Amino acid sequence: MAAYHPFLLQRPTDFSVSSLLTQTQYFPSAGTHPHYPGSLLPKLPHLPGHPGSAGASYEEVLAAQQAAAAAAVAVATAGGSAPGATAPGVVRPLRAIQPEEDGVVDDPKVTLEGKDLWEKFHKLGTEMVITKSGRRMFPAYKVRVTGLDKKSKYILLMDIVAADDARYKFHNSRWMVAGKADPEMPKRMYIHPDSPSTGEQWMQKVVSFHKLKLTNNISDKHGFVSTTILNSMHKYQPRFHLVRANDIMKLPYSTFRTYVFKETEFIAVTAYQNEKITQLKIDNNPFAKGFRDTGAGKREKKRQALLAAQRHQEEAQRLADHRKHRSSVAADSCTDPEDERVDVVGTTEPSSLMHPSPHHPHLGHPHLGAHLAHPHLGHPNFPQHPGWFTLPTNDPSSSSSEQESLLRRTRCEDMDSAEVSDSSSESGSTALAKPSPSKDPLPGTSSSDYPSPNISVGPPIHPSPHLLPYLYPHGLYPGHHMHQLLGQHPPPLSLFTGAGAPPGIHPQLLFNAQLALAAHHPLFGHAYPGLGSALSAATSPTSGGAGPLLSERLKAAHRFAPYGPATSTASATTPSSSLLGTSPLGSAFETVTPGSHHSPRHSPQPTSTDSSKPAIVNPTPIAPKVVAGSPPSSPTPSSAAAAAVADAKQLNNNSKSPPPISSDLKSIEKMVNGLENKGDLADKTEK
Amino acid sequence: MAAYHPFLLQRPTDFSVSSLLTQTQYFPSAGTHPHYPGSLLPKLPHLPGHPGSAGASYEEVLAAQQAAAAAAVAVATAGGSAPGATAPGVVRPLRAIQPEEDGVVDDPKVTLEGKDLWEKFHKLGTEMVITKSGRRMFPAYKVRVTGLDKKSKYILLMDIVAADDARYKFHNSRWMVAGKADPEMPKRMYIHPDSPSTGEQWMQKVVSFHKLKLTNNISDKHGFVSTTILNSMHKYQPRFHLVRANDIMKLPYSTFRTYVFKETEFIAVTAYQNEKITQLKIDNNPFAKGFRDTGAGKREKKRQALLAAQRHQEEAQRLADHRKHRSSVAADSCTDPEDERVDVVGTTEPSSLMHPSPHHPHLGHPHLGAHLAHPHLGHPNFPQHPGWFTLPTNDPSSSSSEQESLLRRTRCEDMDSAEVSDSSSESGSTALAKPSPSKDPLPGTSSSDYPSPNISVGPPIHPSPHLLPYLYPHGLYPGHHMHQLLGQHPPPLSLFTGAGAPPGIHPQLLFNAQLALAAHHPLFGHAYPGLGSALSAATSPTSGGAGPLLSERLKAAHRFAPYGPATSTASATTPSSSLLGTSPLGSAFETVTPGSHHSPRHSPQPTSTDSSKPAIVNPTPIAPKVVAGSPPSSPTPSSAAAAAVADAKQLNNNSKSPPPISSDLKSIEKMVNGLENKGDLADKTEK
DNA sequence: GACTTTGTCACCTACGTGACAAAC
DNA sequence: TTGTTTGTCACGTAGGTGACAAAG
Repeated sequence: MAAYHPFLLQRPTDFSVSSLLTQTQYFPSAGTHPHYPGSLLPKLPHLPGHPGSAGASYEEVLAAQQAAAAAAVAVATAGGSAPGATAPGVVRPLRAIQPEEDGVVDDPKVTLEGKDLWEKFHKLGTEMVITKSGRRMFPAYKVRVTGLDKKSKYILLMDIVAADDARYKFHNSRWMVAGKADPEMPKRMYIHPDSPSTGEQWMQKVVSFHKLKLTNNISDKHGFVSTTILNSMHKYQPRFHLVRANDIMKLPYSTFRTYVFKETEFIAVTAYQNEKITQLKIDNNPFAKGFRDTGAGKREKKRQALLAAQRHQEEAQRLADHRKHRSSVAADSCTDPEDERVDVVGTTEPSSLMHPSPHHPHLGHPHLGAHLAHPHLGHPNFPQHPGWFTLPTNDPSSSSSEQESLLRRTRCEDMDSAEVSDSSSESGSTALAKPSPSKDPLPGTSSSDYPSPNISVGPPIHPSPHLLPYLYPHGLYPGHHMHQLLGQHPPPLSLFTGAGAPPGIHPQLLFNAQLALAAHHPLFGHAYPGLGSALSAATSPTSGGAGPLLSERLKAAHRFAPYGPATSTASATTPSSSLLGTSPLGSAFETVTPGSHHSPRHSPQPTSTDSSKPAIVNPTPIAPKVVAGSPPSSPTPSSAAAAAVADAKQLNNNSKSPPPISSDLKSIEKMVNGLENKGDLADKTEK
Repeated sequence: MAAYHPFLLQRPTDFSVSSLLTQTQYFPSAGTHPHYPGSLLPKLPHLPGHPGSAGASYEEVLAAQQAAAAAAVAVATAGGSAPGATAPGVVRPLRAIQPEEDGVVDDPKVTLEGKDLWEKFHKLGTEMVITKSGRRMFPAYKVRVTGLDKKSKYILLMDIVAADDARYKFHNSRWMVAGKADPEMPKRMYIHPDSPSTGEQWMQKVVSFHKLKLTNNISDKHGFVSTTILNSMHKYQPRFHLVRANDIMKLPYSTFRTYVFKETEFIAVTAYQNEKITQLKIDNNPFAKGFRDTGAGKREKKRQALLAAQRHQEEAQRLADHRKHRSSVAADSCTDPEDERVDVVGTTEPSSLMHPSPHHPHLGHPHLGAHLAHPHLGHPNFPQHPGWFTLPTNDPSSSSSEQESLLRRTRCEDMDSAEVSDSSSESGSTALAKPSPSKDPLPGTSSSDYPSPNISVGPPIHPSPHLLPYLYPHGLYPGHHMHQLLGQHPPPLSLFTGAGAPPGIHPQLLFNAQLALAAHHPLFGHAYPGLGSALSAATSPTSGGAGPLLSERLKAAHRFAPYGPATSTASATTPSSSLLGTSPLGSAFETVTPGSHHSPRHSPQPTSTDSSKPAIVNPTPIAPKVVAGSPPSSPTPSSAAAAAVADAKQLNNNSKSPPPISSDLKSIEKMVNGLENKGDLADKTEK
């Protein structure tokens, strides 16, 4: 019987990690019984169905993005029951279109939900608490997707990779680099539990990854539950991946579109360092309502009372206090209603949370975002924002001892600074349509004012090449050259991200190996030493770039934990090598350290509203199902679309090559999570 | 854009039904946003994975079933982290083996988890509260499955069908028939959210259907959330279905194995009638702890206090009481620990709950069950237990006005009366492995002492023919004859159960029609008038039996809500028509009415411990992928297995015939739920 | 009028959160 | 030490339960 595998990353469940260690009697989670950690049964609970309805149509979303009063519309789209859902006749975006194996074309647009809130946090230097049992991210990572093919199936994923190779410390009210990063644990892709779903379904609502938990628990006894292991005091960058595939089994052979929202960058901590962050969390997170300083310093009183009680540890006294508190709470409840609507960020002076910075004059201007966005695209190596805005999407902190001399680029694109009034939008829940009258922050209302859909990096057909680079650091991207020649798709992302694996591994290798190894393939999500490195090497024809240099590491324990390389793939430069390896890692972060008082904090990150549609990355599948006819020309809507269509015709064989494996999410998930690894593979994770 | 479809039955979500109507800010459910009711995105949250481990191996389960000290073992298997999980080398059961399209053979065994608790309830006449917003079943419906092919994918489902066509009333402390049943709403299959999963995964843990909710809300505004509509004061029978299929899309063409546990029968109520049931629920359901009469009549005091407070409706007074209660509660908490371990049923004298009955002398004897089981099998028409033990699995109460003269059989097999001491076993949760020290009833400990695995009806290759009959009422089972001739598989169950549809419809027809109608097929789960009845008729070559007689009903609104017939299929008699239509409905229930004081209450239901492995039903798929070589001979383990294998070789084309539809759960689920029905289909549900 | 259904309430379970003090 | 990590606690949210009274 195999031992637990600490690195398992599963889809979210209703269980708290802690519950997995105890026998809970009733109502576990979605009818699944977590007794056996090895179980990776995917849950497929239904969502409220709106039969025949197109839900939030593309037009709606688009309108929301473009309209000045977008807020209201967006809300309706995201949270309402699609009042005026304009059925099927969805207008397909005209920009770049991404052909797939099946000849279907789409032009995905991804925006970050709750961008405003994210930005507020980012300005202060977002901190995310990681705990032993796993902690959710507070601004939940949510995206709004449009431009998908309604009928095609998509798999949505996210992962969190090291943002740099530095270790930080909060000193003098600011975050500062404090040395080299510790070795990263292998990261895994977190597959959205709704995957796969049709484009129509994904577009109907905001896609939330709130179930993902962050932990620092290496010997991750609970790791099998949608948790990802991070290093405390390190900076991380969440990423979103969009894959058109109707089966998770096909993930390895599918094209990944990766989107990076710089404003979601954060530093993992075990305890908050910046009290401004703490306050911002308290003010915005409903679950922290108990800590809100509502009105006249009630919290202070409580806090003190608690202090007294806790210090003496007298049961009797504590009980007394408890009663006291309850009474006071009851009294407060009368005024609570108001509270609930006022609190959040709205209550908190944005200015008080931010520190004015000469670098970001446009911060808070909703409309500027769009304007700024384009300029950025044209200037990938935007020098102004080295710190928070440097985004070496790849995992520089790869394997423990070795600090690769990986090429990195300074990220130029950022989020727009649109400072929306309604901060309650990113309340945390996925905007449930629930009748509870007391509160409903109208998620996405004002916070996510999606400017113009054209701004950000367009995924498919060579949207401005500048954009792609920041996702694909040159040196780390295997097969890069080939794709460059083809002028279209970069290789697919590995399902594994992180530094646990040698950076030299090629995503393609990984995929190929996966193909060969079938179900119990270690490549998916884990670094399993001793697994056919030879095989992977042999099967990767397109492997190129920095890959070969690092191949040796395959012999190490991390061998099959392609995290490093995989991540690299994501951050590899675009086909147009114009931007390759321009900014070295070190420099990028020197200036960064975003303490709460640090100047770059305000980080007006010129990125227009389009931080919502940031990175794009359109990695090509392993096999060059690439497109001959689509030149990296200007992303003219019509032309791009045409090219995409042309490309589509030339595909249809690559992605379909994989053997007719079972179309089951779980099998693939096993792979992704590295389950069923025979051998000592699991041991590594215990390190 | 289609309107809501009230009958939609979705997979469970974390949301309460009510939450679907309101915008909730944070942490909705598994990252899905229920804003758009039309969304049927399946959730695939991970379960705790136990990589490479076989989890609860078959041996373990078997051992648990056979060992006298099974309790402890069962617990470990169900709730623990599989301490001594004896990996892969699972011993395959030797009895009947069920060949599938892929030639894989298996011999599923299903036992009811928490059988003891169920039996306690059953003896009193189980009542389940149904509410507008949907109420979960208290003893959660959970099963333990073994004997599956580890690598094959299975889909597990359950449904709840009318147990008879009577309406009940609780009079003089007992349930009595009070007229003819009201028309049943169409029922839908509840697909376990983990579906599809491998046999290995299913066997790793107890499969719980606790997310299913019962409602009486016809205009089911919330119906899209795993709720099923029942009639108050009517008797229902939950059923479990096991299908080997790697894709929900293939469900219609797959063989259903149906298991019925008589002890899960219940009467739907809007308010509890039998206070003994109330007390039993309170004593066993953790969520009702607040009502427990812990110690010295504290509850009475509270109740009275509440009464006073509520009657006067004085806010001040209520608050005062509130504080008072809290204090008392706090005081109790000191003694709670003990409480938690003692309460449940243990605290309640079993004898006090039961009423001695001359008919059931063996009740409470753990070992007798096994002995009694076989005798029963040989005597399908066991006359002694007409009431609670009558199990016309089909839905007699089919369409409204007509009370079919459907043939029904009195169910003979029952559960063993093993009266286990530990009542806390069926605590409700799926036995989560959680570190909470205070309580963990050790689900399955003593309550589910699985006697001998051979007793109950064996699913595959003609296990004692007597068993099958009670699942497949003769007259209602289309294609029955053909299968009889083939001597193997009865037709598949319809995905729809219930009386909304005309009983004459053949499951096969349904499936065929589904095939033709593709995705937006009304057949799945709804009664859609106006949909190709002709088609269904034309495509059902094997249609036989009572079907033709009822064909007229197809013209009615219920036409395509095959519920009636489908259900019939489940309860159709076995190929050996020896038992067909023996006991008319009426008689069966006359004696039944199991009031708390009714004699049959004790219902020693001779069924040995195998109520856990009760019904079996091994319906064949639409196409006669039947087996030529497997004669309905005695269920000799080896011979049966051999036959099964032989059969397997002859298959491989029937089930595989369906077009390569997307392997997505959602699509199929849409079908199952009747989504995407163009036309006035949805209106019916609003009735 | 008898019975059933519904809405509200108190009381729980479950768990998300940050504060804190103790532990490391 | 010093800085970080952990465990516990109070206080929220979310929702499951039966009791009850009021409404059908």
